[in-house]
Amino acid sequence: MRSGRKSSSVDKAFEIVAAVSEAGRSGITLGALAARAGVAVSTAHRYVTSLLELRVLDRDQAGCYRLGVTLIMLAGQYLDEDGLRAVAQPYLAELVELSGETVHLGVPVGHQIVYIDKVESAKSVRLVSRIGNRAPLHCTAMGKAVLALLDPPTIDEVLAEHLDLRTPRTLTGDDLLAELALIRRQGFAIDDEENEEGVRCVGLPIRNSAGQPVGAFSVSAPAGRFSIDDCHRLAPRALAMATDISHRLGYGPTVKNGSRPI
Amino acid sequence: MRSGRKSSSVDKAFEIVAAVSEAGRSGITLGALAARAGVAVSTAHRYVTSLLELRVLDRDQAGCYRLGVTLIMLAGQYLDEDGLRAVAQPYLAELVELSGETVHLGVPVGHQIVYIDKVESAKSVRLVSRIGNRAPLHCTAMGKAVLALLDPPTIDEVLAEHLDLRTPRTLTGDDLLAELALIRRQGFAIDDEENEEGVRCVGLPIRNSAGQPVGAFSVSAPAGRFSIDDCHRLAPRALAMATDISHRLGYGPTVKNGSRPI
DNA sequence: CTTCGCATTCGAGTTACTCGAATCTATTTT
DNA sequence: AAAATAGATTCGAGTAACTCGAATGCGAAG
Repeated sequence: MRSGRKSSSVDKAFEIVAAVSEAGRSGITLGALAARAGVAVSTAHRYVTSLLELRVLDRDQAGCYRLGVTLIMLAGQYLDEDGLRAVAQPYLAELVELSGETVHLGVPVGHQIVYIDKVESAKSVRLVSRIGNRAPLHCTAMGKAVLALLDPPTIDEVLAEHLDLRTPRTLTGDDLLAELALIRRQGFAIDDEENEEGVRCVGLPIRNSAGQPVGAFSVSAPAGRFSIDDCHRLAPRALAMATDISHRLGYGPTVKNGSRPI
Repeated sequence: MRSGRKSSSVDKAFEIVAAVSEAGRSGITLGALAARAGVAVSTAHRYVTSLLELRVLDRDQAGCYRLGVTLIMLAGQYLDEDGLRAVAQPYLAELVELSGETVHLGVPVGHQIVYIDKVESAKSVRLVSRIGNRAPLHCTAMGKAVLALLDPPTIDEVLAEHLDLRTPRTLTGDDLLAELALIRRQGFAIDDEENEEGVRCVGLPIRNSAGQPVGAFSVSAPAGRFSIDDCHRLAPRALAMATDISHRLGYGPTVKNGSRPI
């Protein structure tokens, strides 16, 4: 009767939510949901009943399950409260002014980067991107900036995975390892059409008080008007911003009563 | 040992998430969380352990609980999949072209409207608004457009609540009831600085196949450059769009094999 | 009309949750 | 520097609430 240290009900409920999320546009039936989450149909039904009432899930006219609006409300709240986002905002706006291009803010989750903010330039040929979307660590500017600062075992773990070759320029293996060393020296990362053809980015890491990379931001633009040289020209000022943001989060010389975020 | 029809664990877990959400910027301690959710501290701790692992919650450096990035990922997924949003998008973009002002899309949740999309005009004096935010039904253009089409008992229910007087122009009681009748005749709603001083909006309802208002969109602009007359001039074209969107969602003459959303 | 798939209900069995108290840890006070 | 305080975490007993498979209900398809 040893009590575990976490709640299996909660785990399974979110397993169900994840399953619905992965199902995508077509939705998913109760039976499929139960199979995917590894519980009996009746159990899934019970959870789903609660989740529907909470509007974490919805049902479409065909009776299939979809994600619900509660998630939007919670996400909106998260964005309002997020310290990193609040600290970074003014810098991102300034960087958009400076570069005239779109700037993103992201945080690492697992072996991916999740976009949590975007500031668009007026002239932007709309690059597809949306808050909440995820991108790999190994082939994006934000991802590589973060990856370079992770501890060696974690880096090895990521390198050992199957790394998607998104474009002909995507780096893997020793090339990627060398790139990460370069990034550590430079302090910033360049994505030279490694994630998407025709898109070039500069990415900077943000560290917390423990020195861990807790986020990153990047400037993205069509390769045609954003050369490698442009990237290098922009980098020093962006790096100064990254350092500033990290300091505000407590990284570096530990100052008692340092300016608190918010 | 009668099995209930829903899962109390799931309910309580989301009670905890809601408590964290309401706590806002300051975060919330485990003890406060337990009290707010009505469970023992150790129970709350167990749930929280799972929620942290799932990154539905996070802890700040002070040890207080905050919302986590998983919510952003799920919300992003929801936005990608949402049928209403997909159908409405091109219309909203056209409406921005037409009006030169900011357009919002929302859905009713409880007695509020939740913003699920926003298309901004280039010239916009940035009106504060964000996806995931909520607004009351009684004093916004989207809210009144939806409210007018709800069934009478529900309308009474909303009218009977304490309706916040957001500005001197906010309508309540019989004035609001008369306004709703007008909105039903016109097909659209005008928010004449009833929610926020200096902001005027036109709102249109979107109906599903059962005729229920499942969403709304609105054009918002500073009152100085968006007169009541402007609202009325814009309304017919916006109304045509609203009707179109509703039809695509199945409202009105049921056409077999009608053009499917997505 | 029959068949099929899926949603929902039901009841037995037992896992996994709930609670209060004890312990540990970090921060604040004297 | 030591003590006091507040909160986080662990622990163990007891049982409420969950899990499962089978039976039933419902609607769509053949």
